[in-house]
Amino acid sequence: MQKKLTEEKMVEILETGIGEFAEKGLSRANINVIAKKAGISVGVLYKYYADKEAFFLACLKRSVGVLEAVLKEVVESDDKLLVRAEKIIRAVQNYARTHKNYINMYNEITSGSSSKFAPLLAAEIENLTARTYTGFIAKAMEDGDIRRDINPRLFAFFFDNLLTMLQFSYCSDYYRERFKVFCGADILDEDEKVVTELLKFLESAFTFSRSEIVHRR
Amino acid sequence: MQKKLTEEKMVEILETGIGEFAEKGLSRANINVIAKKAGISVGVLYKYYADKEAFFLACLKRSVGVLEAVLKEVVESDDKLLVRAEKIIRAVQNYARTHKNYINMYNEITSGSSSKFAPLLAAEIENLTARTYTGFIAKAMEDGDIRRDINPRLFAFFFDNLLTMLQFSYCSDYYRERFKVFCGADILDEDEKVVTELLKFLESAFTFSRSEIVHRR
Amino acid sequence: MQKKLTEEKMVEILETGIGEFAEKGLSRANINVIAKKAGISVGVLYKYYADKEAFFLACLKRSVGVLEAVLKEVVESDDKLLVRAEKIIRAVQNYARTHKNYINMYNEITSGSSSKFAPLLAAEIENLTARTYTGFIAKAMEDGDIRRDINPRLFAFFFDNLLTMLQFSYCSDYYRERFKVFCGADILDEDEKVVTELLKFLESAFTFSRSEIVHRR
Amino acid sequence: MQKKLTEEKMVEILETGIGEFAEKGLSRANINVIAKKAGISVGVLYKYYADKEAFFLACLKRSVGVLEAVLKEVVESDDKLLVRAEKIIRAVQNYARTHKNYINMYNEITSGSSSKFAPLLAAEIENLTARTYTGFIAKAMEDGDIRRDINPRLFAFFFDNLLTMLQFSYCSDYYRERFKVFCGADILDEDEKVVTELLKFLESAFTFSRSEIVHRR
DNA sequence: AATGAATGAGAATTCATTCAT
DNA sequence: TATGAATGAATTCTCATTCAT
Repeated sequence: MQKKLTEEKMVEILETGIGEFAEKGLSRANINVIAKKAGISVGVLYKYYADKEAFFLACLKRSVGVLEAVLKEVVESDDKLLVRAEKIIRAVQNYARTHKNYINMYNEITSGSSSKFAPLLAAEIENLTARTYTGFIAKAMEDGDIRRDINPRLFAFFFDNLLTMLQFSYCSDYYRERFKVFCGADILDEDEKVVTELLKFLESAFTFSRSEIVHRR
Repeated sequence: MQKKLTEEKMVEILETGIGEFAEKGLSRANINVIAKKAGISVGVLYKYYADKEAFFLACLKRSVGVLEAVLKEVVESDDKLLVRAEKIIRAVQNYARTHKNYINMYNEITSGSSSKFAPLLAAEIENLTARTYTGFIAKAMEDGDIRRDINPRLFAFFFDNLLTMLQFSYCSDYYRERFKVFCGADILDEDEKVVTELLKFLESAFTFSRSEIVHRR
Repeated sequence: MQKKLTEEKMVEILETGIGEFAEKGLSRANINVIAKKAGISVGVLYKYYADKEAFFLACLKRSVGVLEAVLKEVVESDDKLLVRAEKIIRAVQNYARTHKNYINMYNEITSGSSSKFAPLLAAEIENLTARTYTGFIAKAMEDGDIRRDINPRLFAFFFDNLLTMLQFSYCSDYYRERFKVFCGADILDEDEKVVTELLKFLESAFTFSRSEIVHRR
Repeated sequence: MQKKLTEEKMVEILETGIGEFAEKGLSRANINVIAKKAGISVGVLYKYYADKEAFFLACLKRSVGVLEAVLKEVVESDDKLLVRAEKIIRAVQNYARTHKNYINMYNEITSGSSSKFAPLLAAEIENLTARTYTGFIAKAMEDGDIRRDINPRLFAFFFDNLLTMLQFSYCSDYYRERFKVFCGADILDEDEKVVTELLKFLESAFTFSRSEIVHRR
């Protein structure tokens, strides 16, 4: 018997859930095991969450929430695009190192297995990022820091894609290995190199001669 | 009783498996259901594959194999980098439309839940792509089509990341929704726009003034 | 749902298991059937016992435990060897009548099919009996009740063999029939006769002339 | 495709079956595995034997048949009881060493698991032995080699019990261990000692003073 | 309100038996 | 006639969920 669950206890429960879901995925994670690890009875868990799925979503919300908080902080400066980009990349590296579970949790819902609530979540989760990045890029276009013939939403999308994959590349077993296959066995210890090269990629991915570009169409 | 399984039947079984695994993931997919859908008995399935996991891997191998074949075809030309990039992007769009399951299957293993064989698979699956892209970029550097102060392996990595996310964005429920959030509700019908903008992004992601770049370090 | 399993319920479960295992053997006995017969769900069974094998061993331990308790009681007297032997024989007859399942359970592990844990169990189960009987016989040798040129351990072994087979002869379907083949259709109702003859056998199995024995070596 | 099964092939099949049944028991032995090991198709097996059970019985018959043949040979001499006993004991030791499978096969049916046909088999299998031993003992009584106040059938029974347990003690995993527990770790290599002591046991198991015996009743 | 034991439907896997070739 | 691939019922074991205490 325990008194009403404290705020901290709730957090502990969610963190335990995140750990299990990140490691095993939704279906292989075990509610009874989570409850035991969190030091509560399954009963309470079911008092607060209707079923496994609801609990999973709560865990997901928490991990995404923390992620957004981190992003927001980085974003609130008023730097030039490239400086912002660098800050974000470093934040992503740092976050990936410290919050592996959160990222794997996020990765988990993107796979087909959780398709049921995936679409609804996407809107909720991605909106802030999409808006933020698109805003940055639009601003940079206005400021003349960036060419004007582009679609800021798509550029924001590509930018976020690069960051998303970078996160996964530090966290998921598969993507970590893939990272090494592409960039060498030591890449996971060469954060600075990754920052530098990704910034170069963003600066001018493939620097084609203007003429060539004109020709192309 | 039925006659010996034909080659086509074997393929049908794998395709059924790919469909189920892509939709439900490894743990939620049901072997008995797969067998029923494929019109065979569980028995045969276990005659050909030691267990669920082995069958899953066989399905995965098949989907990856087809994917590689598509890539190889695109790659065998001797175009300039940008032309190649365009061909690949279009191939990816096309492939994503016709082989949703294969891509979702691939997405499934990248999530933490299948971590057991993920590391081994990464090496097997990504090697060809990694080498191919890295080769392209190195060649382009030699040819003077691209700036020379970059790391071709990392550039290949970023390039493949963009393509990977693009694939997912056409196939997974979650990523499709995210795609729309970022790029507008109609984006899934605007393939040409996606090609154009991604090529622009690759050409010069963020065209910073040279001076700014010089300043940065 | 039911209340927590009582001590008696636990015993009932074990007894049900013993019944099934005794009748069908380890592999043919069905866990679901046992659970149903015991009036519990499979779930509880698996809560208390890791798997079928573990449950089987628990059943075995129980039946052996009860058997040992019976033996211990008989053995605590301080009679002459023959008197003890008689008491033990009668106890065996009595026990076989009331605990058929326990004996068949024991018989089950001695067959090759359960070989996996058989060796470990043998040490655990037989030690007490072996020591007890060997002690008896050694004591009788000291007391001059028995010839001194024998090996007490082997004599204890032969003695226990006779008792073991006697038990089986009252319990197992096969051995019961064999008993009748050897000793007549009514032998199962002639306990007194069995006691008398077995005691005679022990007294002097084949009374060879001394001279003959001397000759033999 | 093969021509009609030869006599040798039939024997090979049975021997393979005996090996598997001896090792795994009736229910855990696998017909498909047996067929493969014997180098035939399951089809033929089912051509010759109605079902698994029928095949099991055929295997059993064969192993018992061989056993009887061995016994018969030993028995056909016209020695004194004790000499015969010694010959039989040695034959049993020898047979146990060379035909472990046959004995374990026999042991298998005596456990409750095969109860269905056990009773019928007992009559068939044990009759010869029972008669033979009983005959011996009756003869020895007539000849005055043995006391006259005994029941020859029961004595034959006890004698066979000792031999049966001796066989098991060389063959079954469990009984082998039990043998060591009773008689020491090296007992399996001390055949001569076993012969000697068992003969002593038969000669005069517990040599009680006549007076004591008289008193007892 | 909290507990956690009990529930039992559900899923993976095995293997005796059939029967088209 | 022999083959051995296919069948699918049966069995073990898991775990989300319930509810008596």
